[in-house]
Amino acid sequence: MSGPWTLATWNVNSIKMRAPAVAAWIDARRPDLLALQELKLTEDDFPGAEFATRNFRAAIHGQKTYNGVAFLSADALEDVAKGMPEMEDDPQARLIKARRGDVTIINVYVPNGSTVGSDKYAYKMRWLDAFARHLETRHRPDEALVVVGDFNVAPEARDIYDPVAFKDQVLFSEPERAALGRLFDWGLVDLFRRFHEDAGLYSWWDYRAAAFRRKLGARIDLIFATRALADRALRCEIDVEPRRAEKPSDHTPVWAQFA
DNA sequence: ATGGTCGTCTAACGA
Repeated sequence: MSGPWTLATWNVNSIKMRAPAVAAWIDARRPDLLALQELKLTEDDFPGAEFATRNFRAAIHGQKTYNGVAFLSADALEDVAKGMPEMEDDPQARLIKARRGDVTIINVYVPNGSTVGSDKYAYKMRWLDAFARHLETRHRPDEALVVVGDFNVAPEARDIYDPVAFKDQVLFSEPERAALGRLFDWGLVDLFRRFHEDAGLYSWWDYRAAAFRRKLGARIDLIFATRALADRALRCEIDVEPRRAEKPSDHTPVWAQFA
């Protein structure tokens, strides 16, 4: 557990369907810790054997059919916590937290929000508010903290294929971006943008309308680190290769390496 | 063309 280590985030859109792809990606890229979203199953149904043979242990916050988040770790995780007290009555499994050495990792699956103005959008905004309060009251911006996951929000215009069309749409509406802004104001850094400036670098493409082939995507799978931890980052990359495979997730992995 | 495609205890939902 000494030396540089790699943390990846991947919305797998059903771990039951994607376990072989995740195992192959572990074999190819050798990450130390994976944060997965959209498991779509309960902890009891998690296909852990495929990862145990690779000496990866799972920490799972699951539910039937929807949502679900997990860590796959080659090293011991401590202080594992599931859900957040700020959304205590919420049955949706969208957050898991753990500590690896001196680094705390929070893995989130932010609600999609459906369409602006819908009940699901209101839930998304309530969830993001609860998450900001969670950080503000239970963490400090000077600790070694990283928040990874599917945020279902593109931070900037260069992070979505048609920012003008999406200006008032879900994934890029003003209130959603303001919710990310609150996290930046608290002290988180969008790690990918410490290493890459270009527009058109996406982590998700809709299955419909040949969006991947047409390069119509968004960067919504994000790695946010406190400044103290961001200064230890050596790289941050999107690996588009898994999105090219047969039967892919609609999201592709994003990873960071830390000293 | 309010379309398209995936995944979910195969029927509409959610993404």
